Parts: sequence; C-alpha cells; structure tokens
Amino acid sequence: MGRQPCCDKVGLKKGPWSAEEDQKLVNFILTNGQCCWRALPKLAGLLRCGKSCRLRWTNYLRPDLKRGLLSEDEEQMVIDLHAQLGNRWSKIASHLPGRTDNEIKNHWNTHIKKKLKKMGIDPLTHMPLSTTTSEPLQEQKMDKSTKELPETSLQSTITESKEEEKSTTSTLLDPTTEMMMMLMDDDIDGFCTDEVPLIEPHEILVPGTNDAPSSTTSSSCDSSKLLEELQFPDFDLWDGDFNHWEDLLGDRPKLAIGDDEEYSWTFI
DNA sequence: AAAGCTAGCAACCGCTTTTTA
DNA sequence: TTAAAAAGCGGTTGCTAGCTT
Repeated sequence: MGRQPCCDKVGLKKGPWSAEEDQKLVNFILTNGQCCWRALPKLAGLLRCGKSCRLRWTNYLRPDLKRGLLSEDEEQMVIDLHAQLGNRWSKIASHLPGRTDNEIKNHWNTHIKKKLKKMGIDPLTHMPLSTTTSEPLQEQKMDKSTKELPETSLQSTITESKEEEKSTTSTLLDPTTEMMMMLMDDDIDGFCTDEVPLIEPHEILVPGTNDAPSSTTSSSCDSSKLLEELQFPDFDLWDGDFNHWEDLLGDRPKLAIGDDEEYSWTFI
C-alpha cells in the first residue's frame, strides 16, 4: 500500500550546503532533469534527503532565479498580491518570475512589514493601523483570521480559479496601494510622512526593467546573453538572472561580463 | 579594537494537500 | 476506496555579516 518511505533520515547531512554538494545537485538536474526528489539524492551522490534537495534547488540553485533585492515594482506587486492572497507565498511568487516563495516571505518579514508599519498601515489587514489597539494582539487575531478565513470578504479573490491565476494585479488597487497613494498626495493627520523613506531621483526604477538595486552581495547581470550560448537538456528556465553559478566554478574558462563581474560554467 | 546587537537570509520543521498502489 | 508516501507550503529557527556602542 502507498509508497516507499521518502528517506530514512539516518546519516543524512543537514545544515548549509557546500559548493561541492551544490555542484552535484546542479550537475545531476542539468543532466537528468527534475525527476523524483526521493531518488535524486542517491542518484546524485548526495547525503541529503530529497526534500532538502528540492528546497535547495527551488530556492537557490534554479537558474532562472533573480538574485538581489526586490525592485520597487516587485515590492508593490507583492503588497498588492498579499492584500488579495494573504500569506500564500507560493501563489504570490508565481506572479513574480525569478522569485521564490521563501525569498518573498523573507522580504515581506524583513522589509515590507516594517515599511508598511512606518506608513501606518497594518501589514496583515492592509488597513490603517489603529492607534488604540495593541499591535501584537491585533496581529495574533489577524494571523488566525487570515488562516481561517474561508473564501469570503476581502479574500474572495483567493478562489484558486484559473481566471485568478491569469489575471494578476495590474488593475487592482488594494487598500494598501490606495493608502500609499493618499500618503503621497496629502499629508494625512495621524500619519507621519517624515518617516517614510524618500526616494531619490536616481533610485527611481523604470517599470519593466529588472534592474534591482545592487546593494547586496549578489550582482545582477544579463545572463540571458550567456544562456544563449549554452545548451542544456530539458530546460526552459534559462531566461532570468542567476548569479550563484560563480560559486560553482570549476575548470571552464571564464566569461567576462561587464567590468567587474565574471561568470564561468562547470557543467556538461 | 572588541563586544553586543540587529537585520537578513538560508535551511529546517511540521502540517496539509496531492498522488499512487 | 483507502491508506500511506511524496510533494508542496508556510512558519520558525539559527547562523552570519554588518552596524553600533
């Protein structure tokens, strides 16, 4: 009955992945495609459970991943989608090519939440924060309510219909967006706009470009040019930025990209 | 210069949903 | 049809780099 067990967790490695492990995993998937995760570690010669391999691949090694901070556009999209979908990170991520649910979740928790709070917006309800209610209490309540909310009220769009999947966000104005626009237009009583970080002209991003601010350690480059030169089996993902490959350097000659970024390839 | 603190992110854990025998 | 495993998902933890004192 049923299937065989996923993995007997005996002798399996945990914790951060080494470059060698990454390389094994990437090599295997590039050669064989994504087969069943249960069998993959053995076949690839990894002492990891399939689940760990899947996570590593989807969150970090996938070649179509964008690295670096979310752009203003992406951030706004996350806010809009969160207003509709709640903490359904994978759903939100599916609307942002090259971004993972984990990445969006982390970004939400570390950046966007704070940003919204500073603006006087409850990140859970996307409504103006009440000054009287204690925040943790409200947060707890909302945590539950967002979880338990059936497909009603503000979550009505959560219905996993295909229409919803197709029609993203473009025309929607959720309360948060409205709030942000209001804040930009007027100095509303009760909200300290001084606290809102100002965007310098040079920081303004043109919609449609993927030029994320390069403030992180990972740089961005147009890897699509590189990818045109490379042929990988069973892949249709090679259309985004990916900057981790440099960590997997091997014997291949380096390809110089830009002034200070170098990429090379060890696979195949 | 060192210690302590904080923020950010990768990875794990455990629950839920889907798939399969 | 049902039970069990695989896959997926979201919450949480722990490590580390950067910042502050």
